[in-house]
Amino acid sequence: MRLASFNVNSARKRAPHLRAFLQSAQPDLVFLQELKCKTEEFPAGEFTDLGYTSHAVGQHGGRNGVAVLGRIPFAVVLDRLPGEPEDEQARYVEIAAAGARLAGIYLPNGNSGGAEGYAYKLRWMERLRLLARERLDSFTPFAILGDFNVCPTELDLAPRALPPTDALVRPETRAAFRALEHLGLTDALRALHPAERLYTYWDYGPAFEANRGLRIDHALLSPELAERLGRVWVDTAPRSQEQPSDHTPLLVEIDTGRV
DNA sequence: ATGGCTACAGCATGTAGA
Repeated sequence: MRLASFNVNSARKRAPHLRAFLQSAQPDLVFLQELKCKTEEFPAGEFTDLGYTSHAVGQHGGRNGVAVLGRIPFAVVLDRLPGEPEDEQARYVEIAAAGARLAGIYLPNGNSGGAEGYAYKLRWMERLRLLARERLDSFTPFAILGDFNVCPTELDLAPRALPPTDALVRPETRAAFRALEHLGLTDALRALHPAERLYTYWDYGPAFEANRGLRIDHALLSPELAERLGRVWVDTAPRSQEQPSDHTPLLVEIDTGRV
């Protein structure tokens, strides 16, 4: 089973890039972030001829938004992260597929909105931790894929790419990410590439050519899935195309279709 | 450290992204 995560920075603008990615990478399931459209505006019809069905969780105002595309059967179990009923932001979708629960997330950036914006990010990470703990406590094969907006360590950003006060690298942010790992979730890319500088995001402008990037898109795997981890890689082809997203896809291969 | 990009709402710039 091949899983992918791709922050497309507008589903409508990036539909051609996404089509090319589906055709070349052949993922079974793809988790998308930053749709930047309403649910009914998601270009689902652009992918049906390639064999993919989809479920979009959009948002009014052209912000956020997550979706799942699949060429294998899946059922949507959640379209909001539990814990704050008033939180209307479209940042979470969870599906059941191939005997596992798979979550696609768009974790808050935390740099806007001042102290409250950062507090929201940390609360969101704690809500995610509580949900992940439930899944692990019940021994449900579980994975979280998406844009975490966290550089877990200094290896995960180009030197001096961000100031130490940035919400992506602040100590509380990194501690909250480690708290997820301490539950027993495995950072799939680091499990197989412990010391490589690999990035999934490059700012618009000269950053991609200079490889001045960040690793902020991740896949965290429960033990049942981590034990079957076959390959993990970053596909930089979509970032090299014209008018790309600022992110590029992360791919994970789990060795069996049955888990 | 941003906004020098980019996308979006909506029609002039403001907000957000990271």
